[in-house]
Order: sequence, then C-alpha cells, then structure tokens
Amino acid sequence: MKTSAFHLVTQREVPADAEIVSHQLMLRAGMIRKLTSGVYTWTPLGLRVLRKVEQVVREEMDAAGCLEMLMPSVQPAELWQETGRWEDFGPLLLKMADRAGREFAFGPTHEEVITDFARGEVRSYKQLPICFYQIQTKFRDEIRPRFGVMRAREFLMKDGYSFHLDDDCLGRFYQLMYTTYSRIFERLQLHFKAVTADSGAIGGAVSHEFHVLADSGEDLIAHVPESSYAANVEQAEAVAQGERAAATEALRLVDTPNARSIADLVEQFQQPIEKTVKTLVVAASDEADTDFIALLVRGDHELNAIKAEKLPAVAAPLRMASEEEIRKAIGAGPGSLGPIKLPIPCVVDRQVALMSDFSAGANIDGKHYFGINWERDLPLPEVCDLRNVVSGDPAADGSGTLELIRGIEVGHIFQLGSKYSEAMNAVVMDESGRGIHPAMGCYGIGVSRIVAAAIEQNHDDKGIIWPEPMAPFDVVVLPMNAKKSHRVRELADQLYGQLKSAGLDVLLDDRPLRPGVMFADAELIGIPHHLIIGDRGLDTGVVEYRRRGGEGREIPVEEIIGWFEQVKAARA
RNA sequence: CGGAGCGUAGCGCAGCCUGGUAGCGCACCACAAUGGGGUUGUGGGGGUCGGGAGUUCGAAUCUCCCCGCUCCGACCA
Repeated sequence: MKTSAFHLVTQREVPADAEIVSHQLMLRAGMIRKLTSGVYTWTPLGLRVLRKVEQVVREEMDAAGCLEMLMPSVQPAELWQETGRWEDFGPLLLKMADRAGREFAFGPTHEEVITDFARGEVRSYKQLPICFYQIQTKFRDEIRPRFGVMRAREFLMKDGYSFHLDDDCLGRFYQLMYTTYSRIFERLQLHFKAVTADSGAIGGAVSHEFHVLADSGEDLIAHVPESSYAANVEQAEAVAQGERAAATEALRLVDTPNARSIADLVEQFQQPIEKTVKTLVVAASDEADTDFIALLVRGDHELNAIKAEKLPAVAAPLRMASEEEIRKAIGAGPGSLGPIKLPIPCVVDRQVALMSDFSAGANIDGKHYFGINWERDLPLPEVCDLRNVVSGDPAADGSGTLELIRGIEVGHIFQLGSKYSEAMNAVVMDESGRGIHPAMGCYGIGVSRIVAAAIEQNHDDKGIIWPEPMAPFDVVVLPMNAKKSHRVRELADQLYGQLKSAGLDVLLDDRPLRPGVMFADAELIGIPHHLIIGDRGLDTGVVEYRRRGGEGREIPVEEIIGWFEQVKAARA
C-alpha cells in the first residue's frame, strides 16, 4: 500500500474526551471515529488491525474443530421470551419493532439463536459434539459507554457454542477451549491471565475469564503470584483468618452523637477499624418472611453484591434499603445499626463471626455498643462469605497470599449445561433412542476490545507499538527527500515491490513530506519495522532499519530482503 | 437512572458576563523556499454558532423548551 492511495489521517492534538491512552491513540492514529455514544466507525487503518485479530481467532477456533457460521444480528422477541431473557436481560437489550409492530432485539449474544438453530439441525448423538462460532457485531445498551471501543455499545465479538451428549464431554471440550484461548492470546503477544469467574447474566456453573493485564482495566483480579490461583474479585472466596479471641471487655452502651460512619467511629473513639462492624440493610427476596435483611461485614471490608444475591433470603438484584425504609424497619437510622436487639434477620460475614470485643451501632440513634462478643452478648447468626477479598487475604485454595491486580476482560468461557436446551426444548437422540437435552458451552472473545487492550499494554510517548501479529502493516518504507533524489525514489519503489512479493504487508510513505512528519506518523500508528532510505545511507550502500520501540541499525541494501524473510520466518 | 458540565469550521478552543461585521491554533487548498525529527513565508476555502420558540430595531451572546455529548456516582451505613 502506498500512503498516497491510502486513507491516513493522523492528529497531533489529543481529543478532548478520550480518557485512556488506547482511546486517545486510536483516535489520533485515525483508526476509529465516533458516530454516536459507544458506536464507532473503523477506518481502513483500524479495520486492518481488527481483521488481523479476527484472523488469529479464526485460525485457532478452526484448529480446535469449531465451525464458523454467521447468525442474524436482529432477533425476534419470541426467542428471548422462551428463555425469559426478554425481561431478565434488562435495559442492556436494545429492543425495536418492525412495521407490523412485531418486536425484535439487536443481538447482545446468541444463545437463543444457536439453540433454535440446533434444535432444528442437530437430532442425533452422532452429530455430537459440535461447536459453532461466528465473528459478528453485537449491541449492548451499556449504562455508560466509555473508553472508546473498550466499553462500546456496538462491538465485534467472536462467540462460539458447543453441544454435547453429557457433562463429561462438555468438560473435556471446555478444557480444549481453555487451551485454545490461551494460545490465541499468546499468539497475539498479550500479557494475560485466566481467572475463575462469576457467570453473570449468561448463566451456568463453571466459567473462566481471560484478562489482559493493565492498570486501566475495569476488573479487579485476586491472584497468588507464586501459584496458579486467580479469580475475579466478584467471585473470589474470602477465607476468614485466625480464631475468635476470648472476650476481655465488658459490653457497654456509648453515646456517639456525631459518629455516623465507620470512619467517624475510628476517629472519634479510637476504635481500631478491625474492631468495627458495618451493618448493611438490603431488600429480602420473595421467599423470605421479612422485608429486609441485615448483612454484617467488618468495618474495613466491602460487601460483595454477587455473593449476597446468592443467599436465598436476599433479593436479586441486590437493593440497598433507603434511609426511610431502615427507620421504619429498625427504628434507627443508618450509622447507628448493629446486631444487638436488631428486629430483622441478619447474616454475618465469616470474618465477623471471628471478631471479639468489637463495636457496632446499637439500633438507637446516636448510640453504639462497644465490647460486643458473640455467644456472650448475643447468639451468633447465620455465617456466610459476604465480602470482597482484599490484598493480603489467604487464597481459598491455600496456595498463598492474594494480591489484587487490574485486568481488561477479553475472553470468557462458560459451561452452560442444559439451561438453554431445556428452556427451548432442544432434543437430541442418544444411543438408546432416548431424547436428551444436550449440554452446552459458550465461548466469547471481545475482538474489538482486544485492539484497545493491546494498545494499553503496548505504547510509548510517540504512539502505538503493535504486537507484530496485529500490526496494520508489517513494515513501512520511508524515503527521505524522494522528490529530489532519483536513487532514493527508485530504491524505495524497488524495496516496496520486493517486500510485497515476499508476502509482507508493506506501506510506502510516498507523500512529499518532511522526514519528521513521516517518522511521527509511522511511530504513531505503530508499524513494527521501519526502513529509512536516504542519500546519506546510499552513499555507503546501506539503509537504516528501526524496530518500533526498539533498536535501530544499518543494513546493506542487498541484504534487506533476506533479512525480512528471516523476520517473517521467525514469526511463523 | 441521579448529579455536574459542555455543544461556535474536520480537531482543540476564545468570544457569551456587559446584545451591534464570527475569531485563533492545528488540519485542509494553492504557490514558493526548505529537505534525516511534526520547517517557513504568502495567499485562500470552509460556519443554519446543536435544534426550536420567545424578548429585542438587532441574539453565538438574554429567557424557555427540546436534543446530543462528556465526566462523576449508582454498595459502605
């Protein structure tokens, strides 16, 4: 490709509303343009990168025996009503109607469509196991789109769905997808981590997320550096540390008129924060015989909403009670709540169950109890894992101490089981002629998000530094002062042709620009290999080679093609 | 969804308070010089000032309504 025939529009200035570096660089390099909130056009330059990522994903999925197909992005409401997700998916689902008033959704995922497809096509165990996948545009009406294509509403996703006669087969295939995903991210040269995860709205039991590690990541991951343990904080089990010490203080009711928060309590009464307890009031589920439930975590800990929602007595989604509701149910305001004489049921975190001589609200405005001890002052309520893990906690598998890091979720695999095949009555005959609901797995990769995640991990102050497998061009030829120098122009043309013939994606910057502009553009758009051709080098028969983000050297003209063939061979 | 802010040329912004010819930088076009790190000069094109209504002799500017976009928050009691 010659720059003069390409659409290269770079910007020097940082766009005002781009927060993170990948968003800024994608805009400055001219890879994407925003059409409306969370919806982006991919320019020819950006699309080249997207296609390269796609291709790696496609090759590895094919290698694992999966079959590519393409499903519609517009899906009829009836399909979603069959599984109940027309309602359950909530406002994330973009709904629309046709001229006759029939309702549709723009697909945010395709479990319903693939299951509908399978119930029509897959009838016999002899067809199993089978895995279909597609690379397709999805739409999720995110509450707050941000960070460019990182959290966009419209995005490109690879989604795959497997069907199995039994859970064992599903488990084996899931392992294959796990290694396939690992290989994909290795090939893309991304620094990533696989973590156990909550399966969220998609449903199912076993699930792993693949995260590209970056400080700008929206997810928190708990891992043990010296072991393989890694889990999303949403899901990581919090293990209580130590044993309950014997009581040493007497229970006493203290006036705390100005203490409305844990921080106040710590500051005004010199209570160590590890000796305080927070009482959070949440709505109860329909099956509970109460309207509200109190959840207790240690003062310096955070309630984990996902864990809380899993309690049968707690309403899902989690809803915190309003101050008004709290006053009505308990007779005191938030800030003065605690387990003693609490008129509503209460569940305590594992760590809280091990506390002694602790303080908490007295359920009387402006009063707290200090020196509280379980069993002595009140019976120990139901104990559960309710909190987020924190750095320094022991890992649930006993393999060491947890550290928290940030990640960008780029892949997610699930064992769904028969949730969808049952809901939609997809039936396959087994060997004995009995109809069974096949076990399913589902496997997603955020293709467009990978592009942004790669930039978060690979950039410098000059711009993007693409991992070679996803670079828009492998090599750029930069002729210095080609307008005036015949031999520069001729050698540039010649090398351009030869590199192309050698099978490389090569860009020839044939614009009549100052060298500085050409260098700056080549660096901004992150092309891995730069060849600089100028009269200065030609006097001694060399061209200058520079590795983006690395070292430069001079290479004799006649060795260039051979050298690049080596580069290419090393990559394959 | 709650709070805040912003919409003026492709991008970044000034002008608005105090109503009176719509500006600056970058980008773009032309010419010239320059020619190994975003060079310089001269000339030029480009605007329903987000939309509508109102006040006024006169509105980018004041008032009201609508739309769009961005940021913060949406669990800590």
